[in-house]
Amino acid sequence: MKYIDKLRNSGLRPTKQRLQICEVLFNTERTFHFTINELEKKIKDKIDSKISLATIYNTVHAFEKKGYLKQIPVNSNQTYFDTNTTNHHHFYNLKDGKLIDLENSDVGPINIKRKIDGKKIKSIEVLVKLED
Amino acid sequence: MKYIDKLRNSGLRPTKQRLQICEVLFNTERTFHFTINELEKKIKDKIDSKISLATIYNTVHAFEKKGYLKQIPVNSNQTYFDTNTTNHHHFYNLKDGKLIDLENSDVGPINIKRKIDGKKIKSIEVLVKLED
DNA sequence: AATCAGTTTATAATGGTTCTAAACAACTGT
DNA sequence: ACAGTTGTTTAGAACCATTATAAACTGATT
Ligand SMILES: [Mn+2]
Ligand SMILES: [Mn+2]
Ligand SMILES: [Zn+2]
Ligand SMILES: [Zn+2]
Repeated sequence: MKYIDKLRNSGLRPTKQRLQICEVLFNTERTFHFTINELEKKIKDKIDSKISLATIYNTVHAFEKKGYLKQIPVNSNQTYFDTNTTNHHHFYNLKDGKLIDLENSDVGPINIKRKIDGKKIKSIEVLVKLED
Repeated sequence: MKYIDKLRNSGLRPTKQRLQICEVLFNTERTFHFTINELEKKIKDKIDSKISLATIYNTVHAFEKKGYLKQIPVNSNQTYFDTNTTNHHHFYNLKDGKLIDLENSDVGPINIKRKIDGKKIKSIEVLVKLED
């Protein structure tokens, strides 16, 4: 019920698959980061029916376009997504490829002094790479 | 001559291909950003002989490992490299996928207050996404 | 219920990157 | 200079995350 309106209001039909993916992504204590492969595993664990990989991709991209997910820029062969769509920064643990949220109070304001003509700043993202 | 010592000192044999790639990458007025595809085109334009794609990949990765190139984390289906290996930040023009260097004086120091046990900070990179 | 538009799915295609293994080129020691 | 050794290049194949395809299906609308 909780996600039916959210989907309808976004112009997305509340299908069984999308509602199940919503449960996995948004019905959680805390936000989290994931790759499509990790999400696929999570979905398999949480539900008994099967959702095709194509649908997982379609849904993640639909949710990203609607602003319910965002991509995190990291150097990897896989795309990282975040269910935390607020402006925030990240630690990136090179050892295991895991992201950790930095609270804004952990970083302090980023002041970009330079401007590019005819361009607006869409986002400012800090990535702090961690090694042992 | 200029790059022969650089390569030898790095434990890399100064082959014809590596020297040619050095010319394209490092014998320039300014540093620049590139994808492998763009580098391949640049090499084709600058030299008449052909260098195989595998060698371009091998060389770029060898140079990256030696610290003569670095990867820039962006959300893209291609890996972005930078011949500017100093600590600096970037604008990323979403329209055309081009990176622009931000001088450190354009950003001001980034102060990461939080620490992760047993981990060292390897790098801090700011990506400023630009839209129209 | 009939229709329409949107969605799911299995599967194929795409494309950047990496692997393979054979040919080749640079170094070393003599 | 030569032979032996090791590192490098190469064409092509393999890999694999992602996207495209198009037929079956489902939800919304009348
Ligand atoms: Mn990569
Ligand atoms: Mn991608
Ligand atoms: Zn996050
Ligand atoms: Zn740069």
